Amino acid sequence: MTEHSKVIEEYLLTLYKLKRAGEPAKAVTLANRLDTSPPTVHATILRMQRDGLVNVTKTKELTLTKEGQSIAEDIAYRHNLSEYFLCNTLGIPWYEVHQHAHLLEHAMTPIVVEKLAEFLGKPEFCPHGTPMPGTELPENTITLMEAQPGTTVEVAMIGEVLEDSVDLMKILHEHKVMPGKKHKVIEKTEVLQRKSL
Amino acid sequence: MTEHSKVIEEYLLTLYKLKRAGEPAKAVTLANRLDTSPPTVHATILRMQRDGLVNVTKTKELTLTKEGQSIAEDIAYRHNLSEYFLCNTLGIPWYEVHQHAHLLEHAMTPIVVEKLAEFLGKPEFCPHGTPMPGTELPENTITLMEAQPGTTVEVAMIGEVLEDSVDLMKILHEHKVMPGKKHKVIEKTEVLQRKSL
DNA sequence: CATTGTTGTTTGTATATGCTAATCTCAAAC
DNA sequence: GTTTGAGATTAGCATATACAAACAACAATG
Repeated sequence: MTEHSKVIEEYLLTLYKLKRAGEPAKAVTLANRLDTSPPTVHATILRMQRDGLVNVTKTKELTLTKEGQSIAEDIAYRHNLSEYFLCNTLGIPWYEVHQHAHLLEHAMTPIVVEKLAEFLGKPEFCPHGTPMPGTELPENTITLMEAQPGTTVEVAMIGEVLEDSVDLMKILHEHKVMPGKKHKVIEKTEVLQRKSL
Repeated sequence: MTEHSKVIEEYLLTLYKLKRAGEPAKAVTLANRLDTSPPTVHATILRMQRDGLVNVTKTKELTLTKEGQSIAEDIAYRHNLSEYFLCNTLGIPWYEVHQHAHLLEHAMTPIVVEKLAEFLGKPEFCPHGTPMPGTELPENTITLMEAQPGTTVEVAMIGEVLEDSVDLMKILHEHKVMPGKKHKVIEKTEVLQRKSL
């Protein structure tokens, strides 16, 4: 388990989240998510291949190696733990913690992770409801798209894709759309999918 | 107050600590402390001059500019605050916190700093007794070298230069040489000064 | 099938950070 | 004053990370 740069850790975490969300893990997706140019992503992926962190299939799908997966889970854990701490201990609003955790996640030694987890009581979900690596969402969890109008649902988790937009998160917060809250689905409307997101 | 890299932040913090300890702030000293080669230090200092962070006198002394000083104090504060948190909240031994804080100090947003300081009750000293920037040691504080054999002294602070050596710190801990403890000075012996430290 | 558009890749460039080896400068010591 | 040695600097190089512009490969669409 060699040391990896912040940049590499970001790539690993992004790939991990994409995989989790069932989205295609291609170079373009990374470029959009990480807000970098395709050539940069290309070069970085080459280094990651060289270092045994990812594999590239014939269809250009990116898959994490055992090692890559393991490191990614570690980072995800540090990220979620940080968010939990920032929210529950320091009292930073849940819709703002992501950006702060984004920095902390790369700066925690194993001992700090261990002690912090202990201190927090080994939480299993971050403030957005994302389960820690190793934990799963309840069996009967569905996406909002799958919910039938007229039914009442409990919010389990705010998709990680939304976390980057503090504005959007704040709107959700104002409407009490947050983990644990119940809402009735009124109707479904067609919404234009934002490009490459 | 532009964003600065981890490397630059390290240089600033080191210069700040050297100044505080009354040691000469030259390029060689930085090279030793940061364990990098003189040419690298040279190049980095050029960039820091370019960015208005340090000045170089005719005698090659390095001095922090207003801006450099301000940023350095900020980093020192983040460092000490981290140490305090790691020690008092997470229960990591005081002689080990330095290395962990070393990473955290570069990954804290202003909001996190503010909220953490609040949570900790705005501490004024880190676990090694180092005062936060803006705070001073008590008036009657002396260095151990100045202490007269036969007198009893209270440890106020473990010099920052020693923090890098966990082994040494552990020995001090085992002999209860830590902030707040009182000891009687038995005798003074000549000790060889380690080179460039 | 030809066109178009998405994606991947190459080329060329830039900056920050690091190194070794060689050299320069200057003060201290002989 | 000449030598020596510490420290600063230059030259030359390497790697990681970034970019724009050009081009290639391939799928989608007309």
